[in-house]
Amino acid sequence: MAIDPRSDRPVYRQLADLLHDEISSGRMSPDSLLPSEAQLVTEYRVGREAVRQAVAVLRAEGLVRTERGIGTRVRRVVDRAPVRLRRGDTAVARMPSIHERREYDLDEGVPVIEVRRAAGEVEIHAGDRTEITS
Amino acid sequence: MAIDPRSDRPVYRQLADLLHDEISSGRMSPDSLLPSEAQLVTEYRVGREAVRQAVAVLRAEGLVRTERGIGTRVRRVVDRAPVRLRRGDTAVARMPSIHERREYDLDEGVPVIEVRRAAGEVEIHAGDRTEITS
DNA sequence: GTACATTTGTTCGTATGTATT
DNA sequence: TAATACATACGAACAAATGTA
Repeated sequence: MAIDPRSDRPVYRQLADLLHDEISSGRMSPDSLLPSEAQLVTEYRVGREAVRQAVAVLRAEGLVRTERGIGTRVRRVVDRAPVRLRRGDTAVARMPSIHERREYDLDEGVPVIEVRRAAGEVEIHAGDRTEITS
Repeated sequence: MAIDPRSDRPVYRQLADLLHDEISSGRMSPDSLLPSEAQLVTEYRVGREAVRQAVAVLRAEGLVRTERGIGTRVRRVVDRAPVRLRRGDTAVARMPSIHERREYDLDEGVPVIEVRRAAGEVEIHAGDRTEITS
């Protein structure tokens, strides 16, 4: 079951799937720490590179958040503030640049919603804390 | 001006900024190929690891798209189909899982828009080809 | 159709730096 | 201070996909 290095599926993807399942199944709860890189290396008998790539996949999916010196935690789901679209307004979703990520304090794997008001103004909203309504 | 390995800014971020600028300034046009990893390595005197991380940053931002055996191209901006939100509908933006990425044929760095209709149905729309309207 | 060159992907090894506990 | 944990960076080797001669 665990991980088959001879599979055609890359090791890091197999590991990402396993961890993804641990999280989405609820066996790992929000805010809880994933095993450390070193632990994953020994537990699954894979290289550190594979571990880091697997965790990077989860980060890009917005599933976890990594803090240096601490570890990787399951991201908590927060309440979403409604943003109302009026007639003539439009909204698109896109990924922020690294600089926008810092500016708006966004985790990796979190998109932004760009609202263009009919009047012309543009608003940026954090994708994980926003819900568009009509 | 190029890249300073002794800077406190990581090499791969400096390189990502340079490439980001090449693209957003228009000096690199859509569909055009970035220099190959090997070329970037020799051109900027950095390791392949730094080059790959820099390109990974651009991919995560949805700025470029990498094809194995070919190279990395600047992503083209495509037309967006409008999706109308009616009263009682809500929409959120999030990153897709790897499996959804395949299912909906999404590039890396492209979010999905999840529309929940008042009636209860859920629709998934590609973030780079969709525009929400009221 | 084959063979080869090019390009990105995967994996391992090694070393050093930085943040937190 | 020391231990733990993640980040950055270089090098190396081989695999896999693509395009071309």
